[in-house]
Amino acid sequence: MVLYLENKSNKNEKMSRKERETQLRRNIIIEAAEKLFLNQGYENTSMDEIAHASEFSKGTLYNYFNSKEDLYLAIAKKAYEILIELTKKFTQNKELGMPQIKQIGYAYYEFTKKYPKYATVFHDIAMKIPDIESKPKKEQTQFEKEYLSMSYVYRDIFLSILEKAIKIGALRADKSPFLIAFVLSRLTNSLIKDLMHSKHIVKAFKLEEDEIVDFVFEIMEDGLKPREKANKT
Amino acid sequence: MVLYLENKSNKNEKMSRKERETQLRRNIIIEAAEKLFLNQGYENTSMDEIAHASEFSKGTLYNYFNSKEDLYLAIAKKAYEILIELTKKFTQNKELGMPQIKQIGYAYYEFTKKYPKYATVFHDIAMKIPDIESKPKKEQTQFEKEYLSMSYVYRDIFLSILEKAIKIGALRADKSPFLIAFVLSRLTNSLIKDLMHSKHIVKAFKLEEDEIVDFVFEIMEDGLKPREKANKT
DNA sequence: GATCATAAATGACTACTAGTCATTTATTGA
DNA sequence: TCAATAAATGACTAGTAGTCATTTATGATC
Repeated sequence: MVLYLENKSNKNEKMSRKERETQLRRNIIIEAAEKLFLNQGYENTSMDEIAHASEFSKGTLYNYFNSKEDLYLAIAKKAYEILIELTKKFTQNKELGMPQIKQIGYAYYEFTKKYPKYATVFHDIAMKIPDIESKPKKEQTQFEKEYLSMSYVYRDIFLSILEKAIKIGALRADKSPFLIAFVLSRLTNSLIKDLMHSKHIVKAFKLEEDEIVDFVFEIMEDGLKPREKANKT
Repeated sequence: MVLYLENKSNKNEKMSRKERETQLRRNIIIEAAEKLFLNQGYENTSMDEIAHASEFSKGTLYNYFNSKEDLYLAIAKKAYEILIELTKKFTQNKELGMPQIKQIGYAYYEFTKKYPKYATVFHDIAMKIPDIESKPKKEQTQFEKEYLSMSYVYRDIFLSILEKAIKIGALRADKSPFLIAFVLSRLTNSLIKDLMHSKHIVKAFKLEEDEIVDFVFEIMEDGLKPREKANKT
């Protein structure tokens, strides 16, 4: 079984009929699971339900996925695909530097507004499975690897935009792009997650979501402007 | 039982022996639970384990707490007490305005470094039980109420510092203190949570935790400076 | 088309969980 | 000493993720 999987990922270009069928059945399961996970949440969806919805037995699910988490990661990967697509669309052909950087944030915001259920999956994963990355590669399941690789794609888009901005002098150069990327992605991500989770607080304080997001972006813009020489601690 | 509880919270000043004994047994359970929760995490601790550790039967636990969540909130309340204590210590006698505001953040950072296990409880709660507040008050359990009331104490400390800063002109007045408090508390909280969860990423990029925290605080300071007239969008 | 080897599907099963409730045990006051 | 009330109990329910010996389907070979 393990050997079989390894084979598959090697000769990706041309799958045998058997491999295509396997892929097909996997997708049937993913689609059934997706419907349930997105509508009921991870915790409130049981593998038995997914088995029933996909018209396979539970045992079969475990022939195609290592665990419930693994199956959830397959859906999380889809979420990443959507986010990456949106981010590309939002940032391409935009003026280099701050305008483009802000578009990354707005793309993420759009993502959470347009696909709130996918955004939730996304946040779930970050909480529940925080350290896939620190696992030894040999222990990573197929879907953990695929999920991670999507996260790298997203991170690279981010970094490349920052690097271009530094090159044209539109972004402070006294901090590494890694640091800036880390801080920015964490802040936007967390802020927007909290906005989704704390709608009642937002309401209680008579705040507007857009107002909050714009305010944070404004702060970021100020904080990221190029510095003259040293940083004033 | 319900009546009994309501009585207790009314005449708080002088408890009967019975009430004191109830309180005592409750504390025994809380302490046993705390040890387990902090060391193994919420998910990996079963009520049976807590029953065994506290030398009561499981049924008895449920005489004193409505649910596992409820019991966890009792521990989260302790976490809040520590954080509030630290925040008071860090902010009192500090120069009003930005210095004091930054101390709130540093207090939180200190909290997560000195009491990482309590900080984890804290983050868990925010994720798992995000909407206690939106529950009708009549449905809130005793410990939900107590947890919430601690969160209000913390929030009020935050707001009062911001308001003083605005009064002396050290903080931009074009945004409401509620908005600023919301954004600041969410950002620090999330950032530091992520720092704890993403130690491998931090390492991979050769970043230093302190460096990241200082950078964020620097950005915030810039973004919160008083504005002349309008904000430049 | 019969036979066999391999691959895939199955569901009864294990081990575990939070929470319940009829019953037992302890406490108190008369 | 004896009720009456309060507290403690643990067997029980209903639910979960994951397993694995067994059955069923498939595909190749003769």
